[in-house]
Amino acid sequence: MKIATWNVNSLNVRLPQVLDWLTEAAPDVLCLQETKMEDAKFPLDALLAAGYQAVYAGQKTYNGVAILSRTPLTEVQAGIPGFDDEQRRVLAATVDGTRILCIYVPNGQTVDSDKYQYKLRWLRALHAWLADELVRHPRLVMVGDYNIAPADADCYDPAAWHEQVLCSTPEREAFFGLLALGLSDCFRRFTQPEKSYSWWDYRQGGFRRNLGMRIDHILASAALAEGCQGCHIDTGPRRNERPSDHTPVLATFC
DNA sequence: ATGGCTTGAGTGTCAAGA
Repeated sequence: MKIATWNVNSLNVRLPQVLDWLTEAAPDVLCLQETKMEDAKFPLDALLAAGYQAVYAGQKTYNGVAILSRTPLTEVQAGIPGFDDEQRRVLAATVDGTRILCIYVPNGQTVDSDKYQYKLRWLRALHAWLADELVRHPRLVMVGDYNIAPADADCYDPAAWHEQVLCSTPEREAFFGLLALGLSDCFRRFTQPEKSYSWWDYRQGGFRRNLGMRIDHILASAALAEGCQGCHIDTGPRRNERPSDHTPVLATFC
């Protein structure tokens, strides 16, 4: 089973690229973030024609998540149960006995902002829910845009970003707290090229100069991670015309 | 230099992303 995640920064703009990439990469499951569209506008027909079923939880302008799958999606859950949030950032479904959690973690803006406090609060709620999900679903993968660079190796300039948003200690502790529940960062299970990133700023030639961050992740439970056969970042879509600022990450499980 | 791109909203210009 090949599982991928991609923050598309507007599915309206990126739909042709998503369809191209589905053909090229042929994932069994693709989780999307920042669809930025209401559910009524979700391009279900185009995806069905491409051979993918879909569930989605969107809103106008901001956020929005979706899970595409070749096989049926069951036990669909939008949002973190008990965590009241108008922002559409979480969607879960079960595919072929594997629990899929698609998440779009708040950006946090700056460490002294209210949005950063929301991010930490949100991550605490995610942690509690994940612990619960793992009890029910030993085979679980949680993928998406975490907006956290777990280690200095995941940031192009650790000195400049020291204790800044995406790299701050509380955010990293929250990330490792998720791992401590029994998840594994699939990307780091394998030897990877140095300076591997999944996001680059649109400005200042960020991608051309490889000034990026690895903030999109595939975390798998032990039962699933044991059978992880590979995990890589596909930088191809970042070279497209009108690219998303993020590029897909994918992992293969036996 | 709070600049630099991109998107969506909405039609002038701003919020938000990371």
